[in-house]
Amino acid sequence: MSSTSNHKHTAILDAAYELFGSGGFYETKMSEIAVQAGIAKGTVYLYFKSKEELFMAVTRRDCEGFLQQLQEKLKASDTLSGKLSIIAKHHLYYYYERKRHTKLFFRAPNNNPELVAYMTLFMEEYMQAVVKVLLEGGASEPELMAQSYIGMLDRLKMDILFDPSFMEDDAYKRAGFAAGLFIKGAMDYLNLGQDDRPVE
Amino acid sequence: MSSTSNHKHTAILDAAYELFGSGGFYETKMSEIAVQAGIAKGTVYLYFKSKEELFMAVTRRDCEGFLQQLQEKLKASDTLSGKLSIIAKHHLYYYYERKRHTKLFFRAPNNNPELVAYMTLFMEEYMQAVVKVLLEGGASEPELMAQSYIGMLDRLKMDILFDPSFMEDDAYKRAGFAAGLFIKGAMDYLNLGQDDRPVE
Amino acid sequence: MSSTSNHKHTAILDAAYELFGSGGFYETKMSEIAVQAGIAKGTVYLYFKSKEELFMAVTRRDCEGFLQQLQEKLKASDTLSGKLSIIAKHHLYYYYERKRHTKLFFRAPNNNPELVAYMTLFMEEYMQAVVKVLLEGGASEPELMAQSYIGMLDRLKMDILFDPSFMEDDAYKRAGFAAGLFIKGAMDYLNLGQDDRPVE
Amino acid sequence: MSSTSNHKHTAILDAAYELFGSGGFYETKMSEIAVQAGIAKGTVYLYFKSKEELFMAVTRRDCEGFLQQLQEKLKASDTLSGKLSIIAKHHLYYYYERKRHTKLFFRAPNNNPELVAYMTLFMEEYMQAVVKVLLEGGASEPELMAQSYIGMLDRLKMDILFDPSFMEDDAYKRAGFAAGLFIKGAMDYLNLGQDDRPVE
DNA sequence: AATGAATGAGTCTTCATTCAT
DNA sequence: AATGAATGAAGACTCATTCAT
Repeated sequence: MSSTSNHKHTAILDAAYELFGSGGFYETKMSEIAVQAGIAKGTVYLYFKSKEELFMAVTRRDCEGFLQQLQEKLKASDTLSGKLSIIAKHHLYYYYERKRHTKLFFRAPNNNPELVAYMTLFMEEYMQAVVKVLLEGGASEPELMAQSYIGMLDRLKMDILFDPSFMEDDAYKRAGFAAGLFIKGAMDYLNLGQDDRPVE
Repeated sequence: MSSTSNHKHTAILDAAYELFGSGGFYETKMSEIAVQAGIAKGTVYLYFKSKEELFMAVTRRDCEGFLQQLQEKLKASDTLSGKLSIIAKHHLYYYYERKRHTKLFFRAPNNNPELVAYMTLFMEEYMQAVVKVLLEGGASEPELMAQSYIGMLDRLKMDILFDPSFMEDDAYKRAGFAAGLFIKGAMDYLNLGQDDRPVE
Repeated sequence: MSSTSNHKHTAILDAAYELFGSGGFYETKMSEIAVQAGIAKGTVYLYFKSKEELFMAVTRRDCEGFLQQLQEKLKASDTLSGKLSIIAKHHLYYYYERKRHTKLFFRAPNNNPELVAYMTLFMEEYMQAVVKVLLEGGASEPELMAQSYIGMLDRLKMDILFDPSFMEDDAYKRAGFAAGLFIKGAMDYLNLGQDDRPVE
Repeated sequence: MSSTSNHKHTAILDAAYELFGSGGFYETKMSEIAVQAGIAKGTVYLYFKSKEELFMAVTRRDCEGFLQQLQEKLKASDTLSGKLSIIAKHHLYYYYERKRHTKLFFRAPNNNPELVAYMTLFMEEYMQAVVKVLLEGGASEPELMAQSYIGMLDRLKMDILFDPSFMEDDAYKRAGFAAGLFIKGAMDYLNLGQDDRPVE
């Protein structure tokens, strides 16, 4: 019974993940989620009180999985650059894995303070995980740096999502590039004169 | 007549920009836009065929303004680092100015291929503008670098949007930080041993 | 325009009166009311915010009409018994007139405090109208007497509603009977011994 | 088994009486009745074919109890006025006891002909019980008189239902008043001149 | 060109009822 | 007999769009 219950619960979350992810919140009908999950419309409401609550649950599961896996993977390295590399690989591979399920990352209902609060929390936690790594390297401005790194990765993932020919290996190459660029800076990729320095 | 027509056209775009931007596509009603524009509901349809088309027009006007202003500003510097700094300042200041219109960029209708195509085009153009700057510096992998830089900036803008206490000056400081980090890399902010280098 | 507007407003109230009255609140669909009023479903919501509000409006209109007409008619007599007779005739004739429209008098949504409050107010006003008449006759216990009279009339109306063969004249005869019974008591209709008196 | 069966049957009726009575037919969910009865939802359907049938059964049990108790109590008096007094006391006390179940009698499903038929039958039986008493007193128009008396009582019960401060004694006082008014008429409570008589 | 009253397709959600266990 | 998970029909309400004026 518990396993049946869990099974349907999971099936609904999976269906909702797929449909919300590729279609967005408003474009996805509860009836479609039910069909996708292979159950009746009313059954969805036995497991989730409303469409918004279901969306929250999907988001939460995804974000938590992302953070948990990251923490796990970070244990594999002791160096700063190793850890930054792991973060990059994780970020890009995570979306690579989900490219078929989630083309457009979530278009959420606005005006839902609970969801906004959760997303803020998630970003904060993700950022703190990166901050922690950076602090071990003795970084000043670790929060700005963490934001920057995450931003880089988040943009670099886009092609992965939209380009069907993107392969796993390409994802890892991008990760390497991102880590390298972040640490060594653009100068290594450029021909800059000694004094060509950014001015504030 | 033409000026009257233009006037209403602009009033609708302004109203839609304000409301779509702060409320999102689905949350904004055509009737609200009409009220905000000071005209009747039916009149909106004399200027824009549908809600989606109006959203497209709003997006287009905004993105074009973004790119045009960027091109204009880039003329002010001849050095790579100067131009990168301009890009950063532009990106962050642009959002700073538009704090209240946050949501326009995330909360679009999804299943509209035309909009997706346009956003892709915009991103491509923005990226090419950055690529051009980087190529002048002799960059290898200019597209990846451009994406990374834009990603950094896009993430660093977030606090600007959500933190009401963020001031213009803070935006410029962030821009300086971003340009510096991008060019010189994280090492300048860290205490790394000689051999602590990222592994691909 | 105003007359058009009023026309639809009235048409909806009429339709709702008919359908709520004969079918009850829950049994009546908003779509049916729209069809009966000869308009589209959505139009009902231009005039009434919700089904409950429409029900309230129907109830209010009916009750107010009932009380206004009563006040008007009461002016026609100066004696107590004349006024009681008018009350009886009004009560019974009112339902006689509406028998085709309103077989089952309103089955209201429960748990609607606003409606309960209004119905209480209506009953209070109706009762006070009767109380006033009784006080002019120097009655002691006028409220209990008013309640009793109204109760009598309300029960005597039932056959009028359900018996299709009931005619206008029958309604007036009943009214006369009710007034007589109320004033002179049952004794006139009975063969009671001198000492057969109710014991408290 | 039969006793178990009977036990559940009764438990469901009790639960339904409580909930239908205080909440109304539509507002009460079968699942709530099951919870209140301490059984599973599906079990209700082993004893009652449908929600409407259950409502019928509740109504029937209540009405039958009302009539049986009345018949029983009427044996206690041999005089007309004694019996009318008993009827009044019974009617008012019955509702006094059931204060919490107010709504059962007004909030029935409408379009159920079976229920309408039963309620008509009940009213007929109640009326005939009163008619029989009146006929023993030699009444003319006994049915109209019975209706009137019942109507009086039914209205006088209202305050009992809605006024929480109403006590058992108050109910009995009202009963005495009602019986007195019905028999002796309003004249005893008024200052009417000899010729102030109702005009038909 | 401008209006805004009218439309009706579209979707979430509820809950009586069923049936496999 | 008892359960309660699952069903799906049904209906209130919204809002983009139209069109008579």
